[in-house]
Amino acid sequence: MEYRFSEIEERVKNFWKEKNIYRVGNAESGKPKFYVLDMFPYPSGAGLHVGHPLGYIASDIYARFKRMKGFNVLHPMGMDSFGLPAEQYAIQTGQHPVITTEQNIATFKRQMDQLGFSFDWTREVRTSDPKFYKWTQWIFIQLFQSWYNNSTNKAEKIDSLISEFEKNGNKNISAATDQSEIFSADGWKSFSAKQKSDVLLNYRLAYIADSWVNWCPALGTVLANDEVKDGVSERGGYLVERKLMKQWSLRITAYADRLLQGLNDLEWSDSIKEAQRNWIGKSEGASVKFKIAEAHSTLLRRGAGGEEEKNSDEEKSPGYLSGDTTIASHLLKFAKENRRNPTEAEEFLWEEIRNRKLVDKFRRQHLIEKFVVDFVCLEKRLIVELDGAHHKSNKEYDEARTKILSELGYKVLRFWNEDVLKKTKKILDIISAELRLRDSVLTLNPSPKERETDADDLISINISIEVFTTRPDTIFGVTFLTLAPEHELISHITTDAQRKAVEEYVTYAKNRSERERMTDVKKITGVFTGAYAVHPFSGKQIPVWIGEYVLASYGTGAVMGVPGHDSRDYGFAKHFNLEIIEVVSGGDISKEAFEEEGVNVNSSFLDGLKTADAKKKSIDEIEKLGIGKRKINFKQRDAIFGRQRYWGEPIPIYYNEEGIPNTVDEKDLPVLLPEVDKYLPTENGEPPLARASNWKYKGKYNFEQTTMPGWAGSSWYFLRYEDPNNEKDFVSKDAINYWQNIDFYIGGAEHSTGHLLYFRFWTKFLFDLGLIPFDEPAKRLVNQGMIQGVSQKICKWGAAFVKGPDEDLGEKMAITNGIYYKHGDTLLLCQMKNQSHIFYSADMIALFPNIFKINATPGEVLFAKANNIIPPEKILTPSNIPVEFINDESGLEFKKFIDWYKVFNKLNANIDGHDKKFLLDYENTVFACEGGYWKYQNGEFAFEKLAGGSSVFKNFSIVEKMSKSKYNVVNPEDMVSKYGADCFRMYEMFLGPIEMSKPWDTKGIDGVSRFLRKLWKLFYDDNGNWSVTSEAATTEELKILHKAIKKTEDDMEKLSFNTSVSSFMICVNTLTELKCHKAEVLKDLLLILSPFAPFTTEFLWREMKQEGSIVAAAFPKVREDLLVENSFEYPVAVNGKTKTKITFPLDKEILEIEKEILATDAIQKILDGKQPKKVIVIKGRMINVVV
RNA sequence: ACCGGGAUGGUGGAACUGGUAGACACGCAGGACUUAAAAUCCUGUCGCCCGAAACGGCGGUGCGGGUUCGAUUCCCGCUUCCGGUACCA
Repeated sequence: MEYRFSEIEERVKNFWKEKNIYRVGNAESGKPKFYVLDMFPYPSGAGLHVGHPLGYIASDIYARFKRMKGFNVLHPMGMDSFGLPAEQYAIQTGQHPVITTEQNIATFKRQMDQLGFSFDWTREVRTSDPKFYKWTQWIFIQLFQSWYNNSTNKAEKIDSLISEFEKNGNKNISAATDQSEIFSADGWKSFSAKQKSDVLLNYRLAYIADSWVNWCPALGTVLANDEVKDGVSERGGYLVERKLMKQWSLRITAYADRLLQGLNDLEWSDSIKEAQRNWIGKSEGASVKFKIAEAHSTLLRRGAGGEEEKNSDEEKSPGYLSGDTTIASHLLKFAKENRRNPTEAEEFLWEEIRNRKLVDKFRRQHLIEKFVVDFVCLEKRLIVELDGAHHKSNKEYDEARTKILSELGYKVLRFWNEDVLKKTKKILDIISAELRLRDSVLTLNPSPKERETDADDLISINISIEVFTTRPDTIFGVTFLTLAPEHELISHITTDAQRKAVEEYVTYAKNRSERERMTDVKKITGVFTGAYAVHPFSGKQIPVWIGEYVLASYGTGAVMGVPGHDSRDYGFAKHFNLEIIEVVSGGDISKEAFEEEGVNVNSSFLDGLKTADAKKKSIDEIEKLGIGKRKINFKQRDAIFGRQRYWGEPIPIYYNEEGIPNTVDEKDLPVLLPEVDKYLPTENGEPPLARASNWKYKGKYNFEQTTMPGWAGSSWYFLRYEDPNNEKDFVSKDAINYWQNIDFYIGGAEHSTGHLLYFRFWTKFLFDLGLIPFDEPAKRLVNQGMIQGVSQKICKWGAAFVKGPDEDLGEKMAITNGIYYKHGDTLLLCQMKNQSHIFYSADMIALFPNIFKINATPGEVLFAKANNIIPPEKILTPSNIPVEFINDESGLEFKKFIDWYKVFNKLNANIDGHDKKFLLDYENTVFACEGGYWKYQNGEFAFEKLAGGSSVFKNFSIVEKMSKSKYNVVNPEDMVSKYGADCFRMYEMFLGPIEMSKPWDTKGIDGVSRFLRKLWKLFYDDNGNWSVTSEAATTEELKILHKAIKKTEDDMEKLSFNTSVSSFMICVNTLTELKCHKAEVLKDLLLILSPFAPFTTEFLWREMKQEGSIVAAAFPKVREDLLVENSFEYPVAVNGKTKTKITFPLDKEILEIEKEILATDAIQKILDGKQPKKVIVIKGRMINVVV
């Protein structure tokens, strides 16, 4: 027969199905196990594109190879089926995400099966399947019920912590915790249930806390730091704002050190390991407090009515302080000193509140910024103040105070003491009503404005600034301190003289976008606060500055400036002319900062010490003075775990009558996603699950309303494949003991700091609880490169012409920073990479007077900062258009494109991203082309000519990530129907090393297609007749075969699939030349090819009447004896340049070779009578004659 | 800016631990078969030079140095591209 791949694929598929060939058993197979896993895909609506299969093909080849090598191979596939796109689609269409997801999965599976992957679909897992997420929820419960014991360095059950509390309080506990104050066993026992719960939350690995998050109002959800790019959401580009919310978080920081250490033993790529190390970002050093000189300490007004109660929250739990934490302790002490007896009214109202006549939690005598207020509900930002008679005389002060608190976002209710006692119910009603009105989710207000102070009411407080440093040894080199512009103490220490400058600078820094900071890194900015700090050892006064190079989010938001030994401090000091002192010798600090280690000088008691010793000594001294301590800082922060979304796993938590979070009973799992009317957040900003009616636990308790993030299911899914249908356990002991962890994991490098960290974290946690026998999920990890698409772009709003006077400037800028094409001598520039500058020609400016609103002389080049002249949305942007409208000869088929464009427009009003704008206003869009513009006029697009231009449209292409929104997706189905699955598989492998990214290009696929037909011809002659013979093979033929076997086997472990494909080609080419149709050779050839081309080889295997399926056959053994050569053709070089080749037996003595070589004519001729200095002979390699 | 990985013919790429640079393909050119096309097959294909040819000469793996008998491979200094991180004190 002829090579008809579609028929072959059909028949082979049926055969495999009949035989259930890919079913994988467990230990009963008696074989050693091998676990090969792909990162499972999110089943998007676009289906698979040619980039997806790259990793799947590689892992499939590897899995098939391992199977042939006698392993019981687990090679499953599943779906990461919770995610935002399905939810977005549901929001737009009202269709339940279950339905969309189901449809998408069906497409994905069909496409995968076409490619002949050896997945055992009976082991499929889907993260959105309740049978699966039941166990995701179960693991969450385990996290909630655990704490991290630093003494044993592992997670333990929370019960062990509670029993320790009962015995000794928390003084002996060393834990990963937010709990900072100590309590005794009696203290613990005296706590209320709510208090106990709050304390335990500070220890649990899954905990709830108020935290600042990135809130995206448009998506109605919280985004992780790595999902926010340049202040907008990565997906969709919506604005993101900082907001304070109650959030479920996972205490991954407890594992920071182990996640770091564990990397050393993994067979992962260096780049991924390095990325994880940097992400965790461990640095060792010290924290040091610098006192602000007395004269600059702020004078603070004492709080009105500020009574301090012994058992107030502040004392027990500083974690709840909402005041300025640095001055808090001083203020609290002050409040105590000025204690007065609580008024009857206060006592009374407190009792009323405590008896839970009000739902929300109130705190008493709480510190807010600089005031102690009587009662406050932090969640709703409601303050209740009670005034006695003496306050009546102080009206102005109260008003000022109320004003400041309102600016902070608080509502202040003020009542007379007498009224509280007489009209209790009414007052409680007012408070309740106010509480109901206030949103529990609050936006941060701008920093409080300073208020006028009244000298009579001032007190003086000592302020100190805490810094973190990795070089405490350079402490004598400190000549200034720098604070982040956001630093909370700035307003307290700034002198009046500097206040204006500081305010201006802080405003400037706040308005600086990420992008601006990115583009001018070298720019040094800062301002002096006017205040001085005192050096703890020398007593010298050192200025305190503010600089945007200091980040508020890392360390303490303040650094000690050591310009001699830190390059950023050096730049800052040079720029502002600050003192630079050398304290470590070895460099030349007049030129640059010396950051290496050396010997201390000018450093008092550290003089003469080497850096390492100086570090130690300096920290010892710092600790002695009580102004700081040894400290390890991590960049990594705890992972926020709650999402304000519908399409995710519900968090298995409910709240009891007292508002205490409890876990749902295991027997009640899974907590199913409730039905809702809409998939949007509620009008009050509550998550979508709040829409569910009658969704109560045990009929009365409220469930947690946020859901888990996308990475929850993927953090443990690999375990479930081992035992996918177990209803009693997340995975059985038997299965886990047999299959263990992943031997070979493959996926994209973009998950290096997300999924790959969380998945290691969960594995370590499950290991700590003794649930699994290993603490790393994947032994070997390979990252496949991205297959990029070639997108076609056109320019809207026309393009810019760059002409003289400085041709170079135009061309160079365009080539390195933007996308361009040339039109004669004119460079047509479409977009600058950083978008900060765009060239426009005067012609263009003249053409669009309404856009540019400036005058220009024809021929002039305008070098314009885009946002100065044109509103940002009018900036010229290239836009992607579907590849199918591009004709190789004539460029864009404009009419066709426009027809599509109009229709598409109407259908896709809700498309994400910046293309949305492009698609929505085609009537206002102008398309640039060679020599003119297409403009929309009178209901049609018409061409408007510039002088001498043609109307041929010029598109241009660019290589970028394949994605639906870029219209550059190549569907594997098209490739499969055109060339066959085997050809597609082999071609993707032949493209190059799998780790490398490359653009998709079908140019070379014909070569692979020819190869398969050549292979076929070894089996069938030109007339389609079977031509395989049973003759014995010659040694030559066997040699060729075994060379290929050896090469394939070696390449397999290196995953060098591109070179194995070429060795198959060599083998088939040679066998064709030799006219070899011998079964003895062809049988083994099919075997080594079968991992790559499973359909064709299985078919021919059956035709050869071989036993069983080729999938289950053994990989052929290499006959090394055939590969041993007894002679070698030596390249002979003179001075390293190859001149000739001579063959010698391999066992010939080196000395003899030397002799003979020198005697040959060729060498004699080159030597030309000269004596060789030296002859180098390396057996089986080469010969070099040195003259 | 830092971290990681690259840069080899017209193109994708190959070259084991320092040992014949350009395997295997694509494309291109010429030829065979064919009425023709497709398909297939054969020949050539890093550049320059000499020549009828050569198993001739010279140069050549981003650039500049170095180590070595010998460097695509190792070292130093750059340029540039891709990916990651975001001034981490």
